[in-house]
Amino acid sequence: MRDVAQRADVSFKTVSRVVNDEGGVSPQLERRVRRAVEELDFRPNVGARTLRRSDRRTSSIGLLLEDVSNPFSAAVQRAVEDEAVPRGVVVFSASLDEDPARERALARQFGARHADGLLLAPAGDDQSYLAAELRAGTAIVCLDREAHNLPVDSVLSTNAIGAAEAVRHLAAAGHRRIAFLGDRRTIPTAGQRFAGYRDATDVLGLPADPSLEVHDLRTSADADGAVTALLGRPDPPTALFTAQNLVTIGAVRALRRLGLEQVVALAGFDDFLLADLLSPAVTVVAQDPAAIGRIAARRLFARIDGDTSPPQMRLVPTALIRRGSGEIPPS
Amino acid sequence: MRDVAQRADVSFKTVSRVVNDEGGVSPQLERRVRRAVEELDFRPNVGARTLRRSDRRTSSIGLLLEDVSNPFSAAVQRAVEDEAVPRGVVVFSASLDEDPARERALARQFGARHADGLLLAPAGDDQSYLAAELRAGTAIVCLDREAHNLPVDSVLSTNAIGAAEAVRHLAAAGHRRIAFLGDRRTIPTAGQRFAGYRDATDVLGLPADPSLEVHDLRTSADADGAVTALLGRPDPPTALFTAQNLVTIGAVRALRRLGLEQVVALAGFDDFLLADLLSPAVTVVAQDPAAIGRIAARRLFARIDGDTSPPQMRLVPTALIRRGSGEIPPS
DNA sequence: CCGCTTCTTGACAACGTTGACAAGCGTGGC
DNA sequence: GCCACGCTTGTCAACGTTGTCAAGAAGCGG
Repeated sequence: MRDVAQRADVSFKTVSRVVNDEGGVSPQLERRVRRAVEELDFRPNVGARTLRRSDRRTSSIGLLLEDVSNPFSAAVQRAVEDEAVPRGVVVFSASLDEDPARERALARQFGARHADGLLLAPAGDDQSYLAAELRAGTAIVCLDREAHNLPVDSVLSTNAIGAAEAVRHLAAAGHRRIAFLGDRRTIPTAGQRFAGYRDATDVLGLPADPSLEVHDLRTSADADGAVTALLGRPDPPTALFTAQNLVTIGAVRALRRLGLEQVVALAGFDDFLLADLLSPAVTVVAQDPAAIGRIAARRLFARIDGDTSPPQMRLVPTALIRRGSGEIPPS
Repeated sequence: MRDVAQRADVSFKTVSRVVNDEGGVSPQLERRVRRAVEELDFRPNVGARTLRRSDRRTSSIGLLLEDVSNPFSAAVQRAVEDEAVPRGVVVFSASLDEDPARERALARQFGARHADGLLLAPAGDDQSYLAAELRAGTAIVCLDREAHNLPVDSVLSTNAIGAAEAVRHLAAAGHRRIAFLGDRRTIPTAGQRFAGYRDATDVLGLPADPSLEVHDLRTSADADGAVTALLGRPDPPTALFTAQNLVTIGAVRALRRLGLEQVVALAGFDDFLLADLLSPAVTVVAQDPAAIGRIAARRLFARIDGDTSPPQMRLVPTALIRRGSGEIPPS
């Protein structure tokens, strides 16, 4: 900035005024300064600016997701970016891989960088450690999963409602032995989807059978194995409710290998690319990750801009998409 | 930091020494300082640190991809993150959507934030505007696409070789009328894949027929339409080479709708999830986005750490995966 | 021509931190 | 008993920028 000032033969404060469009600079000087800025291709130092400015904004936010390479997280990230870029805000993103220690480490990193806000899909079951960030003025909004022990906004899918809808849909086709296949119950979304399944089977008066409930499926291979085992039993289920993406895909693989894809009904939670091109096409309860990202980002920017209303929980509805696999009647 | 110093009853320089593990502090004082840091939960201000430090590192890099929500970019991003996080480096990421103006704007943003390095999948056809950043000491590595008019490393798939391999594979099954379907030729990867197609057809002595070459397909709906049109002709191709993900998916949809999925051969460039579960399963030339991201990130960190060797071009091999759709003989 | 306001411009401090350097103190050799 | 040395600790300036305030110039009414 000093160099620019010298070249334009003004004080460096005047350069500051020009680059920040503060006004109160004569057109003549402004031209000189702008030319010098061009010639030296000067870029203001955002770090120094933040340091000095009274509002202390860094125009950056942190985004902590389960895994940026899974389609759900990727869609959320894109929606967040689309809200951030027009505001001149950059996004730090990172993956947590269900690791609470990683969550804390990365949240701390972003805190040290004084991100204006943090969008978080919590991996751990206690976010009280973020209270200090909150006090320090960092806005925080949780998405996909609720925060625990921390008063912040959250934006969630209707996990229990959607799961119950899928189960009711299978039951409406005549099924009474509907298996549940899901991820670790300690993951909030997985727990809620299981609760939805239980609610629906209770309300429908289906016989409770814990042996039809399989948890802790982490990969599609796990799910493949679990489905193979279930269908090898003497009293197999006639329908499957798979509570997560990878689980659904594993189930499709298993059904295909067993030649049962037209016999055993399947409804999955969360949509996936090409689900409509499989045969049978896969019936799912679709989430709306773009809406989740968009709504969460808007809440976050509202908080950053000073909204101090009590924490809200926003629910983003899921939608049942009938494609074939969920409409197969019991044999 | 001043508060911490006061509480621990030391000078703030000593606090600086402790938080930076500089050594030369007595164990007693160090304990006092660490306790004060805990109690006030002090976080060093990374911005101010960068400002003052002699190396001027921000421990951040920028990542500019075509679209973080497409699976290829998402896999690249994840691989980059996995290199960055262990180094304590955070990643700004953003999507370019094939928009050169957006590329420049975001590169400038990241420049103003003094990212130590930039990983770029160029959208425009001229990156000379980055010369200033390069001079200012920002490391730059291009991935997926080469830079134009800028001497930087690049990490690319073997686009032409892979495309030629796919075409030879189709020809080996007996096909002589092989259509090319691709994105805008101005996109370097699309151009290279087309060049590979042309090379292979030339070498194989297949009759050149420009009417079998369709470009400018931006979406899977575009591709669907183009395939429908091609196969409605009196002299339709017996095999399709689709040069990009969405194009392949559009072709699958069209073939399915026309009931020709077991009749017309199909080989696509770039693998996609569930390609193996379609019927027929889709033969592809797979790229290795994780390797591209990993190699590019390592080059970038090498540059940041002072490597000044001449710019390199690294090629990441593609692999033909035979799954069925590419092995259908001509009818 | 004076005093007042308004507009433009610059001087200077401050943001939170680290680098350069110096002061203080204890230790050991002569 | 003195000096040199090393170790610990502190003082101060500087990084690049913006906020505060004051000085100077210009315009205007009386």
